[in-house]
Amino acid sequence: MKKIQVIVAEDQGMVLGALAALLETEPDIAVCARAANGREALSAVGKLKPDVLVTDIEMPEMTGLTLAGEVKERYPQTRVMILTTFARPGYLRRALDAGAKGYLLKDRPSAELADAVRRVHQGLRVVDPDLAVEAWDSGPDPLTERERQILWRAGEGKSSGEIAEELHLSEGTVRNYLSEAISKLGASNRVEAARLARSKGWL
Amino acid sequence: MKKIQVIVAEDQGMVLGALAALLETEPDIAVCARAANGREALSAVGKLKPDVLVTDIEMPEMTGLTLAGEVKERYPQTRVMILTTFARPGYLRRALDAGAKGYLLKDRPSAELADAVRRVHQGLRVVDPDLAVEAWDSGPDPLTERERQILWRAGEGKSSGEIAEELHLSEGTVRNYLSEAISKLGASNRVEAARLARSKGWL
DNA sequence: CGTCCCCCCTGACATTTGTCATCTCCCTTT
DNA sequence: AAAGGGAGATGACAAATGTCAGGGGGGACG
Repeated sequence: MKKIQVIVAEDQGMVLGALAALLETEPDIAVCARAANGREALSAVGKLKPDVLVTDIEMPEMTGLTLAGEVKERYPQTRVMILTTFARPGYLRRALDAGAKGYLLKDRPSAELADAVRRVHQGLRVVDPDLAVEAWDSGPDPLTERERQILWRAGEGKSSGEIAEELHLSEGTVRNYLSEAISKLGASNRVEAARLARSKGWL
Repeated sequence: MKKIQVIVAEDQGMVLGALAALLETEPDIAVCARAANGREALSAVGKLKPDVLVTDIEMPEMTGLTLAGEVKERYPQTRVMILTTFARPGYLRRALDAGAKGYLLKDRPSAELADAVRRVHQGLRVVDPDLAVEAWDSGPDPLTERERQILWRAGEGKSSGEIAEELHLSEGTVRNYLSEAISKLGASNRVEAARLARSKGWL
């Protein structure tokens, strides 16, 4: 009997080790490699051609979302399952667009992990149902690329002037984009707008 | 030979289960209970009187820091070890003040966990060295209680007027406190001030 | 071809934010 | 009793922010 070969990617060492230990307790699953970031994960997938890649989203070097896209493109025999803290509609959408087969939240009971891996391995989709609903009715990302860039920086505490300089725009233009973003998101100032966009996974 | 009895508290189900699995692989450690929040953890500690409590900080119901204080007070035979994502000087200081014996980051390799548990069990202190240094030279929390309340709300995107109403203050007073906080933190506006304070663990 | 959308700009305006000096009240400490 | 010190307030001013109306110049698409 052949075990399901799994690679786990996760930047927090403690959590990486713990998840691996958890999966190793399953008789039909084997963790054939661990990766601390997206780049490592991609090269490990290239070398070992595992059945399933379980990956976090927010990681240094390469995001789990980018990673999912690369793996889908270059090693389509490996199915990707996202495992993340963030219940953000925008993340889910991007994950599925990038070819991920599963999207599981770290909130869920740990008993679900092995099962999700098995399902994804069988070619089924595994998507958190609550999040899927939320993703459905919160609609698509309303922000343009420029608005995203600017709102991101505003959320970091930068002034309109600083943002303008950084992006080689006039300050008035920056204020216009911010105003537009604020109204699109139904916020009442840049801070609230940035928080809202972040919570949706649009930033 | 008696195993070290450990309770793990962590609000992300997946991580909770994984950490428990990781600890269970050690021959001299037994996980006698799991808790999904601070309240659960406290009552479990009361019932089982474990040797060590490993707990996250940011949890619903009761913070790991509050929990540490309660356990220290009511069940001093149980040693508390904080296990968290956040390398924030203010968190470390509060944890130690609350009587925690260890402060470990989820960034660290998973191999360190069991060892840290053993050391804490022996009565030794385990503190992340880099963080300890940072905590040392970033000094103590410079904010007053009012400043903290106001800065927190400002960071959520509330306007001075809204904050004033919420706290039954005049708007001018709110602006004064914000101005004071901004200057104490060396920031150039409320957003940057809030981010800075958060990153230090003062919010 | 026209239309739409995105990008970028200007100028004007109202509002909010950040800063300072100054004042009252109340509570400690000496 | 006097001297501080914290919490809260006021008023005034400069600077940053948010909003509107308008105007260019593309690229995409029917």
